[in-house]
Amino acid sequence: MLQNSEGHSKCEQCIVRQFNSLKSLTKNELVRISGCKTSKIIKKGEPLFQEGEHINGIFCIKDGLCKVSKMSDNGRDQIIHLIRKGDIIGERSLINDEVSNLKAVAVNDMEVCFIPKEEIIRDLQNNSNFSMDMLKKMASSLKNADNVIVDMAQKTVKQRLADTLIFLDEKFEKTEEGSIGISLTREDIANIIGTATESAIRLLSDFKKKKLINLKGKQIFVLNIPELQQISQGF
Amino acid sequence: MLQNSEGHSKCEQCIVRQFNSLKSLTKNELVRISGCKTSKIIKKGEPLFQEGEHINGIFCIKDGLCKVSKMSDNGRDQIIHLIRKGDIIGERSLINDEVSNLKAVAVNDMEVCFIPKEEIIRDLQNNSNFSMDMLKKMASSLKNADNVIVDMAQKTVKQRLADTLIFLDEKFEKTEEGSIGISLTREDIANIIGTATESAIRLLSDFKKKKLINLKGKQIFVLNIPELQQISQGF
DNA sequence: TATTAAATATGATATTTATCAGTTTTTTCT
DNA sequence: AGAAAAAACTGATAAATATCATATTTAATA
Repeated sequence: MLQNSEGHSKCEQCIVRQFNSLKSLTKNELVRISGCKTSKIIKKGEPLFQEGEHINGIFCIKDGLCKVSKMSDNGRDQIIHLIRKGDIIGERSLINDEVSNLKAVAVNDMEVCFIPKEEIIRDLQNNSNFSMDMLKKMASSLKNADNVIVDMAQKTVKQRLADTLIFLDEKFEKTEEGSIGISLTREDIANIIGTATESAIRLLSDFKKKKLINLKGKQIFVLNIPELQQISQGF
Repeated sequence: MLQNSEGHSKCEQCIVRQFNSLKSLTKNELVRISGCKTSKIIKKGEPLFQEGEHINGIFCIKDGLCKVSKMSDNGRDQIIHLIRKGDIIGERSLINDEVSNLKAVAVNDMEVCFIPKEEIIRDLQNNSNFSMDMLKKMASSLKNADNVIVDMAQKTVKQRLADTLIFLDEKFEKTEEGSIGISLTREDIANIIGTATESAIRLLSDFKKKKLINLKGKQIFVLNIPELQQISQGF
């Protein structure tokens, strides 16, 4: 192989772009961005960026998954987002010209493209389709954040675990065996729902006993979504 | 008095505009918007809009305060924002072209201006300063939402009450006597921190005993911010 | 102002969740 | 493969929080 086909692939031809705001860029803008982007491989467990870091651009996820978290005052990591192929991350710090308030760590091996800040800012200012698209994405994220806040504030840990299982089962392509397609530790799950690891483990066992899920090592099989939805709503 | 001076006042001269994204509009845009805006008085306790309602525009708060909340599955109202003079609300539903996911109720008598959707969309598309400003506002709201999620997920009710008292004391102009300048019921406070009303009342009494605050009827006097900050951080 | 309703307050108790301690299982690395 | 480390699990207990019941105070209003 004479060249790294990943590193030199073109944004104009990248299928991933269809899933995010970059789809609103013109051909010319894409060619320009393609010329200054860089590609990166992030190994499982490695950070894409850290809390407090100057990101200075956005990442477009070409492949893989990452967990985005924030450290709380009491020293526990709260996972706020799970990001996957097609998603963009870093646009907020870019727009506000601030260091990142979040940390992103690869859940499995990732391939990402990095686009420098200036290029994105330029297009946000000149291409109103692009900026409107970004606005829509943010408005939608804010709506979602409202829902998360309400759930965190009002639901029990059991309800939140049910929510999380439904969410993971829906959002991530399942494995061949039919289990949830994102391999998280029990600690990760606890850090998504905001509880102690032991509590998450106990409730998972509980759900297994009730045949709502099945557990085979790290694999989680969601068996009864309707019942999980009932639990989520407090029944 | 020959005309309602409130109803016919001009956006170009409105001081409130300085505090929000409308400051990025040009003179011409402001004159146009001024011509199609409408003014409204909302009495204490009345809704500005309801969950599920088509807002079809944005509200610019000229005076007064309102609480913005969302009903949770278990039937309790979670207050997500407190909005005051100079703030804008409704832009998210407008951008996403969706019904509101939130309810807004006046905490005291309010005076608001309503600007129809089409006018704002037009300016977002044509004035990149305006859209960048809106993007910045949303990016900042998202950052704030992250913090709220982490706090809700990880902090105890006591910590969240301390946070809320500090926040209310800082954000709202104090009364003449020096108490917190927004008059909320104990239930409202409970609905901000996400707990039962009784728990909020008990913790407030507790804080009073420890001389961190003083309570005189509905008035709350914050006495010891440093200690409240300690509590907020888990000490 | 008398009456009623709403808000605040407090006690008793049940439930939920965290913490600590320890065991077993799985994964990683040499 | 075998040792070491990490993750998963379980039990006992403490702490936090919700719920229910009821009393008291404050606000609303006829």
